[in-house]
Amino acid sequence: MGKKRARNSKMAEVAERAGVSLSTVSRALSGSPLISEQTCRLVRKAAERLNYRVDAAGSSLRTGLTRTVGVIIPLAHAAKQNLSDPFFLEMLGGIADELSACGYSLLLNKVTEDPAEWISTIAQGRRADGVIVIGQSLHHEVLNRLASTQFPMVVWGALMKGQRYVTVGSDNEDGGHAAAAHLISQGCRNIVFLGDPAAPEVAARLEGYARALRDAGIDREPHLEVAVRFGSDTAYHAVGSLIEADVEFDGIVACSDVFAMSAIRALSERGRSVPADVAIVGYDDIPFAAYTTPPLTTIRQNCHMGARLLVEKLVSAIRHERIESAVIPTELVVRASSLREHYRALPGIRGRRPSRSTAHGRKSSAG
Amino acid sequence: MGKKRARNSKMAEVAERAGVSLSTVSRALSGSPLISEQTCRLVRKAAERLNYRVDAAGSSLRTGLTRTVGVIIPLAHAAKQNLSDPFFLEMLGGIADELSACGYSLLLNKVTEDPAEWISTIAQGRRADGVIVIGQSLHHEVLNRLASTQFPMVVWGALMKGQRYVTVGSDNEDGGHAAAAHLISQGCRNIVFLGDPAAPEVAARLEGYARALRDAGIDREPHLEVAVRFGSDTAYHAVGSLIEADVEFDGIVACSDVFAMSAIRALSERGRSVPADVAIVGYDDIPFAAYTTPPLTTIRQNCHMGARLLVEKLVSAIRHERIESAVIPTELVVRASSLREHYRALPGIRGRRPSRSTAHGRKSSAG
DNA sequence: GCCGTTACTGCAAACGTTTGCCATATACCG
DNA sequence: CGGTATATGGCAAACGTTTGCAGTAACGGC
Repeated sequence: MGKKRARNSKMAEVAERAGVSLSTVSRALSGSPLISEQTCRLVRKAAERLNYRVDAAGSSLRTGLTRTVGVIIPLAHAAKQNLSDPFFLEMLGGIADELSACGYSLLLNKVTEDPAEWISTIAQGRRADGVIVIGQSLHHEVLNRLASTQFPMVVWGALMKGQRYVTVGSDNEDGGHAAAAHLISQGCRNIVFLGDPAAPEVAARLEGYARALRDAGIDREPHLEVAVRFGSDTAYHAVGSLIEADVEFDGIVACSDVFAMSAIRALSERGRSVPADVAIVGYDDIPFAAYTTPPLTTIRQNCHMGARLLVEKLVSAIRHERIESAVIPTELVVRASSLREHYRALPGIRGRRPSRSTAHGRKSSAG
Repeated sequence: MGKKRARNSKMAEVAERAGVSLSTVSRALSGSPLISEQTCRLVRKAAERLNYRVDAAGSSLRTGLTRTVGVIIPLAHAAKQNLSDPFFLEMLGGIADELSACGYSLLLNKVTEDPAEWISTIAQGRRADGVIVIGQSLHHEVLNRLASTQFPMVVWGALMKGQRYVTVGSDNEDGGHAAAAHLISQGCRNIVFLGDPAAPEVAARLEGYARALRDAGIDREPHLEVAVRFGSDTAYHAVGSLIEADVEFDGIVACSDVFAMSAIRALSERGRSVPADVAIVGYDDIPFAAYTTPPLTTIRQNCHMGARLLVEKLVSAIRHERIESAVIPTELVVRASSLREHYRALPGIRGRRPSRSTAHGRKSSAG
């Protein structure tokens, strides 16, 4: 029979094949309750046989939804910093999993410039139904301004006073405190803080660090607080400089495990032993942290939970539900890099003679 | 004047604002030569003032193009293996950069199941103009079948006989050869190969390894070729098992730096020294490779060039140009983990006493 | 001053879906 | 057996863009 071939979309083909109308196909495939179970099966079968998938553009145009979420990774404006920190990548992987579990696709944007520009492009161009920003980094102001656009957005980062966007993040203040307190309990008195407090996450950790010192009656020493930027190998050089400048220190709170690893390298190349001479606590608990020499004591961020919450909240926001920021607790994971007392006795940590300092020389500096 | 408000899209608003017709706006924004410079500027200014971006769905529906590329990371079907290997991630970062340089967005798909399903979804659903598959892994057959769909696709991986899809990859055979030959030149005779040759990339490296042995007149020993899968910590356990089974070996060719690091850990926990007892060569040259203890000798894959070629070729394919596979040379990067003779003399590598074996005991096994 | 040419601009159709509303078929009740 | 309620399917409009074609203004040449 002379079917109207005007509608010559592939969906029409499916309809013909199934012997039903085009609208029935649409409803059947989207699981509308208007369509009987039987018809639905029929349509699905026809669609499968033709290897048919609903055209994203058409659907998106009509419904105004993309079933896609933009993930924005703002890189420190520094040059060609590659997706460098494994922590971000674990987070990215987690987000990818959670999104696909919710039926969303992931539009990845690695952004070196102003993220506002990108979010605008995504939002105005309707490329995604919402965005997740991994790391507020130095963009707090921009994000705050963006919040007023009402475009669904969730940010991985620190909770800040007067912020108008929603964040999910770990308890940075507490993490910083735990790291410093742990080192103090190991007998450290001169503790370096490695991280750039221009980033809110880091600022909070620095506060926690300061609180721990205060609690222990230790004075903050500005020259021990080193503003290390992400990227390249600044942490390595920063620690090297400290040593060369004969600054006395016996502990390091590093704001990422990567920083901690750089610090270890800088120290051991100059004959300082970790943890005998300098105890170190990292941050994140990236997969490698357990496998460095010595294994890294670190503040674990619950990446999996973070990813789940980010996605959950964003999806809620897309559904026009009201959402609120969340703070995830951190956890101190003690490995060898901070254990000054027992490091020789522990199983699984062998070799590496304590260098110059004596075996009990852990209080060689300070105090 | 009673403008027809039938067309009430945002683009119409821009048109009104600029005092021109809707089609002129479209042309101006897409840089059509039909529009005068002056009008073009006018339109752009109006668009900017209204913070207007072309709607992706509408544009895509009309043109059939998405300006988006799907990137598929097939994970070994193993369970929840997270985006684990830094090498893949560096590659991903590189691809992201190259794509955005070409004006393409990146749709990320982390896939645990059959990638064919996903590619179908992307292709049939018109979600992207083409796909890049990172790592053919165990999916050679599937990819081959997909090639016939003519959907633009480029795969990072090994060149295989009779393959119908296009790959970009490094010279795995040569890399495997270089690794093994280097170890042989260091006096190794019993060289373990760590990697699952079910993956074509690995199979080629194994061939190169075998050729190096042959050239040196060494027989292949099947029990030294250990099929280690990616994910979890199989490499660590595999090496542990070898030691416990009293298998004699003095070198390891690992198919990734992560494997190599696991191997080092397994060895040193059991009192074997690297490189004195066992020399190790990794693969990839991930950023961490230089910073392990000892620093890793490895086969560098030129990730940056790989990303560039993948994107270049895919974009060509999208333009219906004919494309061909490419092979990128690898490079042996010698660090300490393989230097049995000189390891004590080298700067920057200190401490770690050679364990039981004598300092010159590198020929302790085999004959 | 009129016509031919050039250089823009505007109209309207089409891309593939979804969905409100109406039409039809079926079943059930009286 | 007729009428009504119910369940299901179909029609057509609308989403925002691009682009072939046609129309118009400007301009110069004769």
